[in-house]
Amino acid sequence: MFTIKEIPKISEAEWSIMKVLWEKSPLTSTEIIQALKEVTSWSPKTIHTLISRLVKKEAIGEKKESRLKSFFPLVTEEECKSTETKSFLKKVYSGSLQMFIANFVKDEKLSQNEIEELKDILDGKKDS
Amino acid sequence: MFTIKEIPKISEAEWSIMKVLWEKSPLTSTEIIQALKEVTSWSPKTIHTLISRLVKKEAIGEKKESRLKSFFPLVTEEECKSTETKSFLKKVYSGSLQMFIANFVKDEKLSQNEIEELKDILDGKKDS
DNA sequence: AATACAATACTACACATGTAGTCCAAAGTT
DNA sequence: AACTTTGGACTACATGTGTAGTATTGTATT
Repeated sequence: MFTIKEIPKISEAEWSIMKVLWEKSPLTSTEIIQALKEVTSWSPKTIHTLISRLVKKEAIGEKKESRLKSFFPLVTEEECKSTETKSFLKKVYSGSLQMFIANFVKDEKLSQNEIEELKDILDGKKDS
Repeated sequence: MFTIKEIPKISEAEWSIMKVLWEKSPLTSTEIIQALKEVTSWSPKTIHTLISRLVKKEAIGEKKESRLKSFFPLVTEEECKSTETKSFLKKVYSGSLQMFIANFVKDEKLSQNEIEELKDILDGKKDS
C-alpha cells in the first residue's frame, strides 16, 4: 500500500526555511541559521521553532548521523509551489490563470518588453 | 493631509464576503448571508463574525439608514488582488511573474490552446 | 574533572482565523 | 400584549503563526 502524501500547509516564515533546504540539503540547524542570517533577522531560537514545526508537519525530515541532526525536504518545491499556486488562484481569481494574467496585464502595467518575454516563456523559449 | 490607505490583510474566508460586496453593494447582512448560502455552508453567525472583523479592519464600511445596517467595500477589488498577488509572488516565486509563468507552463502542463489564449490576453485581445 | 557553550526539547504568549454560541432589544406575528 | 425571530454586540475556543525564552544535556575547553 502507498500512503498518499498530503502537502502540508507551509506558512510564510516556514517557506524561507524550505527555500534554504531546497537549495541544498541536508543541512544542520546551524547551517540553516547561517543561510537565513543573510535574509532575515530572526533569532536562532525562532528558526529552531520553525524547523521543529516543519518536522512535525512532515514537510522536512531529520536524521542524526553524527551528533548533529540534519534536515532535508520531504516535499518537493514543485509540489509546494503547485499547491500554493492553486490555492492562491482559487482564492483571488476563482481558480483562473487567464483571469490572473488578464488582471495583471491591466493593473500592473506590464511593459511591451515584459509582455514579449512572457510570450517567449509561454512558447517554451524560456532563456532570457 | 491625506491618510494613506493601508490594504488590510483579508483572510481566505473573508475574501468570500468581499467578493459578494464587490459584486453588489451596499448590502445588509441578511443579503450577504443569502448570497453566500449558495457558495458556502456557514452559519449566519459565522458570517456576522466575518463581517464584523472586516468592519474592524476597515476593509468594509457600514451605514445605518433604515433600521438595518448595510455594508460596502472600502477597498477595491483591484487593490486587494494586487496586494495579494504581490505577496504570493514574493513568497513563492521570489516576486517574479516570469518565474511563476515558467513554472506553471512546465508543471501544470498547459495545452497549446491555453497557451495561445494566454498570448492573446497578453496582447490585449482579451475577449475569449 | 569542572565549566562553558551550544543543540535540542519544551514552554510561552499575543494575535489571527475558522467556526460558532449567548444575550439583548427591536420588529413582526397571533 | 405576549411570543418569536433576528440583527448586532459580545464572548468562546481550538488551532496556526510569529517570535522568542527556559531547561536540559552532551560536547568542547581549560
